[in-house]
This record gives sequence, structure tokens and C-alpha cells, in this order.
Amino acid sequence: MLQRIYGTSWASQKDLDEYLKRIEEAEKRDHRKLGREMDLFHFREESPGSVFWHEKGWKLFQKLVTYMRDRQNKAGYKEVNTPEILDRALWEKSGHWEKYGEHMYTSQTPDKKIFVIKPMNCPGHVQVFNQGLKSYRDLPLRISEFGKVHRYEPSGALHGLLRVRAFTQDDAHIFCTEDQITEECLIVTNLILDIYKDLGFENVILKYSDRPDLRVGDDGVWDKAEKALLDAVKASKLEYTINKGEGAFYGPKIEFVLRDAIGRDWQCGTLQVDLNLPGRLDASFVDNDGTKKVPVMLHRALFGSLERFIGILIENYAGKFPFWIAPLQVVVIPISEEFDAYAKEVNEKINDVGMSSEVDLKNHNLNYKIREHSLSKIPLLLICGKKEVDSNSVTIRRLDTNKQENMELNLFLEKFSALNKASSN
RNA sequence: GCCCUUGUAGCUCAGCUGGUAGAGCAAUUGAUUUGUAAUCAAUAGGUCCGCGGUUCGACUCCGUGCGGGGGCACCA
Repeated sequence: MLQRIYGTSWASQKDLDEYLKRIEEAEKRDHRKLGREMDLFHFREESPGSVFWHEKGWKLFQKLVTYMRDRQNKAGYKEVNTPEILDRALWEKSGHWEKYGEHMYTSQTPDKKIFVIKPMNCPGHVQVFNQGLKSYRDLPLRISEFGKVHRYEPSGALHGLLRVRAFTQDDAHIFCTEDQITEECLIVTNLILDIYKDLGFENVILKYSDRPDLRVGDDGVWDKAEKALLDAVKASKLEYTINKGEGAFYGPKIEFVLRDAIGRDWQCGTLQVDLNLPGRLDASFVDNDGTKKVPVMLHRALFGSLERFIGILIENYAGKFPFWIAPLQVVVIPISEEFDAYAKEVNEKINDVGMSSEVDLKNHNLNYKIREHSLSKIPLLLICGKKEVDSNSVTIRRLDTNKQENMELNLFLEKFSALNKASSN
């Protein structure tokens, strides 16, 4: 019988203590624990690897989608929506059925047809591209979708929000000419890094994978595609690794990797050049010489999986989100029943200007409420008592400080609604 | 999927060698009306993950299924 033994060893008690402390800190940041404590989401046996989003978690999710949609609109993407289930025949034609069929969910209709519950959005996007005759003047054409995909991942691979069986991709496919690959790759890379910065990630690890032995497409185009991607990687000036020969059979790729609380790496964003699928699914455009050509397709996802990204985001901030993405930003606390009416009025005004606020009218004292809402990581607590009512103001207590700051209510509304968006906007 | 491990109240956990469960917090109700991190009291809350087996008797022992955790493999 073979027995595997794990262990760690340390030069001194001090090193060991530091190690244990680090583990303890990491456990506090664990998104599964915080997800429960902060009432963001849960999982159930009935659907392993699929998220039940609660109100606050879903609000966070929606905020990220809204933010991304805005960034993508500004970057020239056309948002579409494609079917959740598509005939198996399409997946056979694309080549996915043969390679990943084992990991696909399928659904049989009463008339005995087999439909695949989509594990990716690309075949759907090619169908949209194929509608109508496309000219070289239409390129680059950037088609995006917040597409929910299902993949039957091995049970042992599941891990909270970081590895699930149903997830939402901020997916897009850029149809372009070979000459446009370089510029488009640079634009995508810059967009990803800019967005990650807005969300507090400065240390992104890039992994670049080039041509494998078994591949499609001619070497001239591979040369172009690889150079374009590598240039994009270099331009980022970030740490990167080269995984020789580990690209997809259809093209080279970059992975944008973020790290969780205990140091595990997770691929979030990705950028891949595809020299195969457009041809297999009959995509074409009329070039300036009047001939039909097959476009190159770039697959890209910025967050990658919304679910995974949120998991990492929770761990990165230890649940203490920046004001603009916190799902519940403000809790208004009256000192006693006497001030309930004022607190309600304050709460309403805050919600009216687009922040999310709740008022805590429960029968508990101030100390108790401050403790509760601090533990649930609400960025701002507004205390309302006699002083505030008399001066039409609020007393602000920010998360993780015990300083108090009194502010006239209208000034508060003005100041904080201005802070209610990402720094780059 | 594989190896190891684990499953008791909403949460965190007790429950000795088998005799059908208990605490703290949360919840509910009442009292208190509180000025910056836990006011007091009462009440309620459980198919001990599911299914089989052993036994007079199973939360406890055995088998099996499902889920969780850590690793491995996988990750379009």
C-alpha cells in the first residue's frame, strides 16, 4: 500500500508562527466563507458547481456586468445574445464534440433530437457573423455576449466560485483580417489591464503559449499570430512565462492569471488567435480585391468567468470592496426610535441618488449595530441622532476606522454619489 | 474521475466504550430607547446527509450513494 505524507518544515519557531499566521489570514479571506457570512451566494447538493446568487451577490455581479458593458461599448463591441442550446450537429461541425463531448451537457427533446447546452459562445457568434455578406470594411467586427455556459467539469475539480460547472463569460469574438491581428491584440491587452487596475489588480501574471506540434493553419499565419500576441505581452511590461508548444491546435494564446488568497493561480482573462473555427463554420468576407476570404477570429474574455472573477475579487479585498462595487454601500442607523423617521428619510435620499442603502430600525443599541454592520463589511455607516436631525446632517463612520465625521446631508449625497463609479470612468 | 479526509440547529462546534441529542452566537417574543465593535430575559429551533446492514437498541459500528475540504489529473 502506498501512503502519501505531506509536511512542511521551518528553520525556526518564528518562521513557523509566521506561516501559521499567513494560513489563518488566508482562511479569513476565503471567498466561500465570506460568501456565506456576507450573504452573497450559496451552493447546494442538487446542483454541484452551480451558484445560487443571493440578492447582494447578484447586485455585485450586476455591477460588474454594467461596468464591463460600458467599457466594451466604449471599445466598439456589439453586444448580442445567442441560444443556450444548439443542435449537436453544430458542435460536431465545429470540432468541439469530438474533443470535449465528454464534458458537455446535452438535452434530448421529445422528438429525439440532441441539443448541446452551450459550453462556449463561439459557434453562436460565428452564426451571427455569417448573417449577411460581410465586407473587409466591416472588419474588425467585435461581437460580445454575457453568455452563460455549462461544462461538466470533473467532480474533483470543483472549487467554490473559482471552478464551477455553470458560469457567465464576458465573452467576445473579434473577426478581423490577418493584418489586423497585431493591433487588435494590443487593444485587448490594454483593455484587460486597465480594467483589472480599476478592480484593484496591479499584479497580473501573463502566460503565453505558442504553436503545438499538432496544429492547423499554415506557418506564415502562425508567425504573424504569435508575434502579435507576444508583442502584446511585452507591451504590458508585466511578468510573463512562455509555455512552449502549449497553444491550442487552432492558434496561440495568452492567459491573464490572478492569484487567490492562498497563492493559487487562476486563469481569468484570455486572448486567443483562432485560425481554424471561422473556416470550419463557413465564415467569410469579401476582401478589397473582390475575392472571398476567411477571417481570423480572436477569442477574448476579460473577467473570464464572472463567477471566478468575483471569487478572486472577494479574496483580494477580503470582502471589503471599494465603495463603488460594494453591493450594500450604506447602512443608516438611528440612535433610538425617536430618530427612525429621519433615518428613513436619509436612507431614501441616498437610494434616490443611485447608491444602495438600508436603514437599520432593529431594537438593538448603537454598539451592537456598529459591530454587526462592520462585521458584514458595509463601507459606510451613517449615524442619526438629535445632533444630526437638528443640523440636517449625518455622522459618517467608515469601515475599519473609529473616526467620526459629520457632514451636511446634501453635501454627503453629492460627494458620495460622485465616488460611486470606477476610477477610470 | 483518482487518493486522503469530512458531513450533528441558520453559523461555529460538544456528544466517553452503542441506550433516539446539547452549548454559544444568530432567529422570534417581551422589557430596555440606547452617541460609535456584543443590554437583559424568555421562547422556538434537529429524518444527527440519503439508503441498506449488524444489534433488543445506531448520531455512534459496517457497506454503499451523494455533498464538502486538501491534493493529483483535467480546464474549449
